[in-house]
Amino acid sequence: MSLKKDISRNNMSLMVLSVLEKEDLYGYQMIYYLESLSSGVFKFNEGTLYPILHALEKDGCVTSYWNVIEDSRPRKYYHITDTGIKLLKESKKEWEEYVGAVNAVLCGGVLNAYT
Amino acid sequence: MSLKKDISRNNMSLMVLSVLEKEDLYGYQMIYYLESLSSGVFKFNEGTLYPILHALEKDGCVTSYWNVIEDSRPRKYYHITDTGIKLLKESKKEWEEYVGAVNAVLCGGVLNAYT
DNA sequence: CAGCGATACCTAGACAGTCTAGGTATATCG
DNA sequence: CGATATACCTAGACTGTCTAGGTATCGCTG
Repeated sequence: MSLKKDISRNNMSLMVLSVLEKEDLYGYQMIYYLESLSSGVFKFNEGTLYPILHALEKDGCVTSYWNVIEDSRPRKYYHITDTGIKLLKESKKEWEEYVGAVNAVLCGGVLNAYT
Repeated sequence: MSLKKDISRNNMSLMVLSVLEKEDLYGYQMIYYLESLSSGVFKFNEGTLYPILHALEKDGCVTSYWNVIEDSRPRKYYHITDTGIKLLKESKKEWEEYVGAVNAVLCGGVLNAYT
């Protein structure tokens, strides 16, 4: 394949950043939101999400903080950084370019002679 | 992630079947077409394409035949089967569903309260 | 108040699709 | 004749996601 950076294989990060752009969320909540926003098409599981959050944090795209409310389980909230917002914008653009390209192939105009 | 069958990670097959729907092609030609149709966004390489073609053949989605023209290199053409056309249709539908879901997340409406 | 299910976090290892980097062989052009 | 482009192929690496496990707390029910 080889887009500059294959967006089709990096979609979870994109979607995670996208929901975090609106508000700080904790892991379990993101899973719920992503499933809800996609009308149940996506069914993310924790084993996928947490490593991604940790990677995003390591890359400086998000920061995290524990929100401890008494009489409640502590929750680890994630907050998107400027770096993360920048990455999100770039990724969105790449996603659109990618979708456009796939659709161009699928709808496929006339094939120019090759040989 | 987990769509029924994660289309985002199976796009090459989809696109290969798509170009084959129009006419029989040989491997090298597909690479050219896919790059051309996508306006250069995709840059498939042979190492990816050939295994996919072999897999599609094994699954009965395409058949192949050598086209030997004198004074020319023999070329292995691929022809899409009814099974392949059926798979293509299903995959296209899944692709559309997938794109719709990602876009829904990216454009993201209001998040319903969770907690 | 003991037990259990839901919530909430985490990780190691498996799996699958793609890429890298190699290989072979023939046609064409300088 | 040698170099380059065409045309096919494969083994092994890489990477993103999934599976399947783990821990701990909260709230409900018997």
